[in-house]
Amino acid sequence: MKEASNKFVVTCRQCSLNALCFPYSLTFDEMDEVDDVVKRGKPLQRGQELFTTGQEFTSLYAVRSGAIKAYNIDENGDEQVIGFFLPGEILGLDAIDTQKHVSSAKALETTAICEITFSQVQELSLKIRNLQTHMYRILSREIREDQELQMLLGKKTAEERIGSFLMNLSLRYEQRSLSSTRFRLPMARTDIGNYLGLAVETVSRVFTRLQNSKVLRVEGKEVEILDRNYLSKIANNDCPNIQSASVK
Amino acid sequence: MKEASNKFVVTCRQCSLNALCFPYSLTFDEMDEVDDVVKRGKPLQRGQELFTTGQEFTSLYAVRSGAIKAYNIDENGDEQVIGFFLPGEILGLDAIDTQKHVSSAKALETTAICEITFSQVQELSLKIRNLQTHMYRILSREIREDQELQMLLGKKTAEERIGSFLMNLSLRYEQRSLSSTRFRLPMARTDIGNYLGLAVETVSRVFTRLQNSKVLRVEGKEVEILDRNYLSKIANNDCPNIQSASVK
DNA sequence: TGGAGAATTTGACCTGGATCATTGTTGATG
DNA sequence: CATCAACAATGATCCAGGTCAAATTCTCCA
Repeated sequence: MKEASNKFVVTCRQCSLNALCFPYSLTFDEMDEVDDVVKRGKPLQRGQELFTTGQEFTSLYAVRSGAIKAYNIDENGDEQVIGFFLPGEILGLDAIDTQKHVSSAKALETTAICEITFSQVQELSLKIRNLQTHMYRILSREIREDQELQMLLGKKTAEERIGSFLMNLSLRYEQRSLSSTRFRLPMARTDIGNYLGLAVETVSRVFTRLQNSKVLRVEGKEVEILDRNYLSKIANNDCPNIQSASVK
Repeated sequence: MKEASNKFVVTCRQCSLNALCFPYSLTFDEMDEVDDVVKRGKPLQRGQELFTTGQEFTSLYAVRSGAIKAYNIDENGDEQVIGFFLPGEILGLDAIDTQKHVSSAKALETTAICEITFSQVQELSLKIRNLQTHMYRILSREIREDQELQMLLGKKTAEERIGSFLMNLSLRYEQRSLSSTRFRLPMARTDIGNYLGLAVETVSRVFTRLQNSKVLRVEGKEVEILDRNYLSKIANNDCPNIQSASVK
């Protein structure tokens, strides 16, 4: 059995996130093969960039702890937030086609990352059928989730957007065996607004409104969901079976 | 050399779209292997559905001719258009993860389709390295394009959305060796509005406005782009290098 | 521990695009 | 080729959420 060479380094096999991350549905032996090509650098500090637009694409990245914001800068210099990545989630998938990063990624807090060279993913996934299957699924899931966001941005009101956003985070924390009703938002209000296509002020106002109607308790970045039913109701104006599919 | 068994059936090798479609960057022999597992049914009539939400996922589909609209119905019964697919483009990618279709697809006009069972894609892509690479790229491109749409929906004004939409179609027609300045919109105004997060009326108004300012000539579904510069300018509030990457 | 700058909240006001209503157009079908 | 239903255009009105301004609260160093 493979051991970590350094007792502070966690192997894929030992990692609590392996069911969410690359090694999903691999055998222990296969997991060790993946493990061999995973690089674990020192953690990123808050605000530090993992990669930026235009940079050559070589690797995919998995978040081990912390949180990452993916974004784009348009030619007016405005930022557009594309997504947030939590532990076990994988970044860089949008660059496989162009071989250049088409977005930037920055740590929202101290964040540990696993890096895996894409050419090694390609090699391994020719050999390990389960890895290929899993890669297809990861990519497909990303597409599905992006489409859900499109529905949100195309149709929903400010309150529905915030509701969907919070429900989405809640479900993701739940998958990670964290509280689904009390958590800390790793991103600023500006980022939330930007991501959801709303002004910061609107985000603030919706938060206070939801707080007044006893749906939430908000204290800075700490959020407690008091009425998950209501939140789920305003969130689920999208296709219901998508929702149930993403609940484990 | 492989021949079509029926002279009316076009093999991948003969297909003018093969550079855009599954067989991209395959050798002729590899192309024939793909060809063997491609099913070519009879064309869909306008309005006919290729698959619907909830249906079991078995295959990916490539458009051979015509056009397909992908959409979702939310629980209020409202439609949300997710995308439009032109010849050479591939549908069904969003269902790989869940193994159920999470959207529906319907022909906007008489449309010929190639079907390829996903399990056969998986098998073949273990054997044919180029096919695996290409599948990763197709999936990645879809993610990138969805993210571009997110930027559009999150930030842009009505005019910018229509401009981006038309430029995007223009580039796609160009790739297919069709005119990039004169083409027929296969979809209704309602679909355009729905896709772009705008009311139909707004789509109409922007069309007439752009017509008055000599940027377009619109006649029903026929569009002529008169001032491609202007269109490209209002469209490109997104990251410029994405644009250049998608131009061949 | 203080204090500067950033982030957040709140209020007042305004506008782009939604909605509603009506009319004109088109194209499919008997 | 007349008819009807879906589609498209245009005008009038309205409002959700944007923008601007200002007050308040965090946060993180020195």
